Order: sequence, then C-alpha cells, then structure tokens
Amino acid sequence: MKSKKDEIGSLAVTFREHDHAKCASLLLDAARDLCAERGLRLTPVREKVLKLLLKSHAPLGAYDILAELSTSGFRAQPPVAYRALDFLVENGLAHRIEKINAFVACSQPHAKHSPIFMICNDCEQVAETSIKSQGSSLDRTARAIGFDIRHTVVEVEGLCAACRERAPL
Amino acid sequence: MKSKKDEIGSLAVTFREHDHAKCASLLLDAARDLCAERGLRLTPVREKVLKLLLKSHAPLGAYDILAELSTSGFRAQPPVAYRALDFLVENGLAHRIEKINAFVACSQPHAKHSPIFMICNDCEQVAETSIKSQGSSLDRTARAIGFDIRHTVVEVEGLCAACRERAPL
DNA sequence: GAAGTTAATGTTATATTATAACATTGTTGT
DNA sequence: ACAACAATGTTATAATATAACATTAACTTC
Ligand SMILES: [Zn+2]
Ligand SMILES: [Zn+2]
Ligand SMILES: [Zn+2]
Ligand SMILES: [Zn+2]
Repeated sequence: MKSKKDEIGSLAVTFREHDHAKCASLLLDAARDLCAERGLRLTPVREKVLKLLLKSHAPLGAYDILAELSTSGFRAQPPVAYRALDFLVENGLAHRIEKINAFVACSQPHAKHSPIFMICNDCEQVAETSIKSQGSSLDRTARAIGFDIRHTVVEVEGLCAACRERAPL
Repeated sequence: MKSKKDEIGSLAVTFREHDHAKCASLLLDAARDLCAERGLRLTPVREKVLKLLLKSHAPLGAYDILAELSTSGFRAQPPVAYRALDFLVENGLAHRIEKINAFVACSQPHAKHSPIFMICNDCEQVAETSIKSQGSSLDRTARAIGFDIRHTVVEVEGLCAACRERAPL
C-alpha cells in the first residue's frame, strides 16, 4: 500500500523541485524499452519529437515542435510533426491536451491509464495524474445511463502552488 | 433527497426519448429570465445562436452556426458567430466542448456547475451532467499538491445506449 | 538477393478553427 | 445633446490540422 506522500511524489512531480534531467532520461529509456517490447519503430523524427516534449513539463504545440525540428535538420512540413505526434499519442508515449491544443510526454508510459492534467495558467507547466476509473462518480453515471466510455478527457486549469506563492490571489 | 431515477432523468435526458420541443423552449425561457435578472442583453444574434444550439442535443461548430446565420439574414463573418458564442459561454448559457471544437446549449443554465459531457461518437449527441467537485478525487489530488482549480474540463467519448443497441459492439 | 509488400517519409496544397484590428452603430445615463 | 460604453460590421490574417499523392526505406518470402 502506497503512502499518500508516495502517491503525490509519483504523480505530480511537475510542480515540485526535481532532477528533471533524470526525469527526462528515465522516460526516454522507458519509451525505447516499450517500443522494443512491442515491435514499434522509434524512428529519428519520432525520438526527436519525444525528446523535445521531454525537455520540460510544459506542453508544446505542433507548430512549436515543427519549428524546433526545422532548426535540427529535419523536414518541417506540418505532417512531419503531426505524424510523429500521432505515433507517440497512439502508443501512449505522449498525450494531447485538448484545452490548449498541445502535447506533453506521458509521465507513466507503461501503465494503461486515463490521464488527468493539471494545467498551470501562469508557468504553463502541466502535471499528469491518473483517474481511478473503476467506481468513480463518472463511471457510475455512465453505467446508470448505459453509456459505454471509450475515451476520457479530464483537464483542469488553475494555478500551481509555486505560482500562487509568487503572485498571491 | 433525490432518487437515483430523478437524477438520471434530470441529468441525461439527451439520450432518452423526450419532448425536445418542450426541452428547448424551457431552456430558451430560462435564458431570457437569466438575462433579465442579470441585466444582460440577449440580442437578436445571441438569441438566434442559442436557438440554433437548442435545436438538438448535438453540438454545433462555430462555422455550422455561421452558415445557419447567413441563411437567416444575419451577417456571416466569423466574429459574428464567435462573439455570440463567447457571450453565451461566458454567461453560462452554452458550453464549449474542447474535444470536438463545438458548442452546446447548457442544460442547467441557472445552477453554477462544472459540467461533464458524454459525447456519443455515433449519433453525435452530447449529454451534460455535473461534477460534484467537493470531495471528488480530483479535488483531493489538487488540494494535496496545492493546485488551485479555476476551471475543469471533463469530457467522455463513447457510445450511448441507443447506439450500442443499434450497432452492437 | 530479387521481387513483392507494407510502413514511413517527403511534398504540395488546402481545410478548419479562431482572432486581431479598426470602423460604425446602438444604448444608456447625464 | 452629449459623453461613455456596449454591440455589431468588416477586412484581413493567424493558428491548427488534414488530404492526397509521390518517394523511399524496411520487412517478407521465395
Ligand atoms: Zn521532470
Ligand atoms: Zn505554475
Ligand atoms: Zn431535449
Ligand atoms: Zn448515440
């Protein structure tokens, strides 16, 4: 049984001081492992896009990525970015954040999960946590009306603790 | 204390047989009342857009609305639609559904609420229900990490009961 | 390893969604 | 009537995303 502290630590490292270089490199390794296991090809563009997303916990728009790709010797037509992002999203290595039309690296790529995002409107970082869908209020309501859930979007906007301290209110 | 049946009836009428003409007219009246109470101006374009949204429980894109406006003698430049939609959304008469870049009339315009949408991928109708934010898992996680929630997006995609019956699996 | 097959990338063009900026008109309060 | 503000009209463009088709690379299977 995990302690509450563990839970917070593992789920919302984004808004806490942490060794992000390590954070990013562990996730990159995890992605490589996952692709190897599943016979997926983490091609140069795909890996590059993942690395760009892993640079920070702030999401990037498709055109931000495109711009960075073009300064790194990759082709820079929109489909290049969207295809790589599609691959990453379809395979659980990244998520799309609907509210802001942007993408983040997944912070728990192996586990099958329904992510929840907390988007700080000030520092623009995004923390990923997870829904426990079994028995949730959402799940119960859906069952009650016979709705079969295929995909869930949960995104909250607000201010992270650090930003609230910096600029109270 | 409401019964479970009441709760379902009031919250997810979308996917059930119902007198939608009545449904729409009650909501239009509610909107007029609400604007009168708050000193808001439900101008012709704004009312027309609300009526368009109230035609069904299927959401409309801004450009769908624009097209309908132009066939009704209104000006049809994008800002016309977006401004009316902004007004309706800001004042709680409509909601934007992020996942599909579209808008629906709010089904409970008086109550302050955090809506949840259930989007049927087959019939494309959307049911609105509500989060009980107090004490929810989301709320607890946010508190635990000191995140101050300003706005919540909860949208689920899947199949409604009727569509599942029509086309099993 | 040559030929066939599928997956991935390259490239051009265009579709879709949304906003900036500024001019004009209408409404409200004095 | 006048000022002040709210709403609408209008032009232009920004930002996001996909369609379609050509080319190249990778993986089979013989
Ligand atoms: Zn990190
Ligand atoms: Zn922050
Ligand atoms: Zn109805
Ligand atoms: Zn349906």
